[in-house]
Amino acid sequence: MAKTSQAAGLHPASLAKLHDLDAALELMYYGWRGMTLEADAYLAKQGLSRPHHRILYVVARRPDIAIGSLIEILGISKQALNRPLNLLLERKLLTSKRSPEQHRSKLLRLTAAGQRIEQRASDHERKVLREAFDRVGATGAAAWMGVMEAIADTN
Amino acid sequence: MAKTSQAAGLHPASLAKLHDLDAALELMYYGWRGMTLEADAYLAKQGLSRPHHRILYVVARRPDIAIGSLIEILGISKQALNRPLNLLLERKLLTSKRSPEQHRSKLLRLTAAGQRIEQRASDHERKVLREAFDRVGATGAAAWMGVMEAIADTN
DNA sequence: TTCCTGAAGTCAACATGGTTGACATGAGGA
DNA sequence: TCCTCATGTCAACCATGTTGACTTCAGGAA
Repeated sequence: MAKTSQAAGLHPASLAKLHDLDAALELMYYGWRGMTLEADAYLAKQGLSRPHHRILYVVARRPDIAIGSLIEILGISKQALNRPLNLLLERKLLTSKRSPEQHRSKLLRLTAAGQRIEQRASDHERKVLREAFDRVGATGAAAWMGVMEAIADTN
Repeated sequence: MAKTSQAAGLHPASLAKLHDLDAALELMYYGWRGMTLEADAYLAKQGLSRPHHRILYVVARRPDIAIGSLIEILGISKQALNRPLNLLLERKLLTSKRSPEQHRSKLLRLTAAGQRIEQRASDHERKVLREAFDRVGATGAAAWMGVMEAIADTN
């Protein structure tokens, strides 16, 4: 966590704009950073990082999710999932149990501790969004959502 | 580049929303992905990736930048810069020369080939933004910028 | 002039997070 | 019984970042 470099990186006012959309491009970049910075710092204090949070986030919103579905949603390979997932299980932030009937798949759930960490990390991100939305009002927020949906929809 | 996983990852309609801002959180995530997906695919075809593009992007907008300034803007250590930078120099996408008077620092510039790649990669990203802005009109685009500025400004 | 300092740059070792490939295990259906 | 398929694991590899320890060299101080 190079604290010093962040401030420098966040306002590269010195970059010439070669295209009219360069400002938007950079806003996307620094917006992403702005949203995740505090959350990442919090996670690092817990010895976790972004991929762990992604797992916790999804499992929180899909209790009893199977590993296969988790892989699909996260968009990574099962081998890549393996290490962070095992860490979360070891730390007892997640539990895995096999359901009586569907014995083939493990079902994942957050423990209380896992819920707490997921919530706090996500809260850092939501706080940033909330403050930004507060600054621009409801219509601005709605417009933002519209643009982001269009961007996310590209593929 | 796991092409298959992208589609699955992009529309996790199945995730329950635990908080009112969860939708915005996910939009930021998938928006970032949406913007960078094609650009990253293009870069990968060139044997490059995001950090290389970042370097090319900055140098394009700051010809004759010194390495120290580049480090500062990118927010990474000089050692982390070293490998991708050298690759770009080897590939002759960048040139470095020492100025006659300020002999202490190397000045970086894009070659024609470097300019071409920077432009094409950035064009992929700008295309996504442009299409999204077109969908929502000028006021929507302005609102989006406002929100993103507020988010980027957090730190 | 010589010497020292400090910025710039490089090299080595390491951590992390991702990839593929190969394979083991074990439940459940044909 | 046997095959299939989800799960789990191991190994090798790659890319990107980190820190620490150097080298190099311009330019000021002694």
